[in-house]
Amino acid sequence: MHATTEVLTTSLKGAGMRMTPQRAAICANLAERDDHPSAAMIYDDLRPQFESLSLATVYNTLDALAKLGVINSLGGAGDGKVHYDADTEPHVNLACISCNKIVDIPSSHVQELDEEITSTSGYKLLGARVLYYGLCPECQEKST
Amino acid sequence: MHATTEVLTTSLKGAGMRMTPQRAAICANLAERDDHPSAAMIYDDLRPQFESLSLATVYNTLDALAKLGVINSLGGAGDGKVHYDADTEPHVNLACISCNKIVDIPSSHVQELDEEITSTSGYKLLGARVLYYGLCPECQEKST
DNA sequence: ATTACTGCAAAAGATTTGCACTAGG
DNA sequence: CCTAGTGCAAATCTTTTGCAGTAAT
Repeated sequence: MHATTEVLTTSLKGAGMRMTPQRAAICANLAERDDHPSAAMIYDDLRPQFESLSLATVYNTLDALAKLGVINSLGGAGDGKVHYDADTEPHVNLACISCNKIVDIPSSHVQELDEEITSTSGYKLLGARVLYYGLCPECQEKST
Repeated sequence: MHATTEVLTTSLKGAGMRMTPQRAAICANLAERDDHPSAAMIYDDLRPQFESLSLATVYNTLDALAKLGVINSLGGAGDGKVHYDADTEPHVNLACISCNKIVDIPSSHVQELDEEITSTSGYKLLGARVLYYGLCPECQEKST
């Protein structure tokens, strides 16, 4: 399930952070899109309507949200940029290393995995990153 | 299971790449260490015995091996650097965002997950990255 | 009022690239 | 021989940082 704007903003406030228009906009953007944006993608998306938004602020906010565990960092997906996922429900991300598209795949196994790690690791879990990479069907054809 | 030097070098040759002393050394290093090195870590490790080794060559080789699927790229683990794992057996990597240590955890669920994705995705899989992040027990105490 | 947050620009790193030279096959 | 691979240094690009002004609470 996708985090809502409310969940995101509430989390930030709960952590003692101030709710600025910039942060609200970033949270809203994260909540409404269903892809796996990088900091720059969010910035580009918001900049037109948001006169002076700083990329630094986007990084700052994404970082905070990820540390709170309400969004996940997927790490670089072959393109060098760090991508984020506002869907923290256990699921698999499948990335194509050729076209760099990332798709979601629901799987009961991830659910089980999640529970296993949570209960046996002794770690205080903040996020998960289950990402498979390879060539998507389209790119396989192209390279034939 | 950990890839052996032979598996790594053979893969490179199989891909039509030449076997240079540099590449052989990198493969051997990957095979013998059981942590999750970044390019720089391998470079630092090899440099002393290997007079003039270029970091660019390390990147080049790691890239090739990852593309061949004989090692996995774990992506950045909170420290900005891309880490690699020569163990391509399905398992979970658990990273501490405070001390940046990465530990391996075997899990039957990952095995199942692997099979599921392989058989249903339509993707040609090259690697997997199952990484959980959080605070390890030690770091939890420290922050108390 | 306080003091965190922002934008900007500069800094810091990691990774990539261009090029002339070297060496594997 | 021939061409891929190498080292080096410069270039690129993402992410971080320092600072002074601005605004949330």
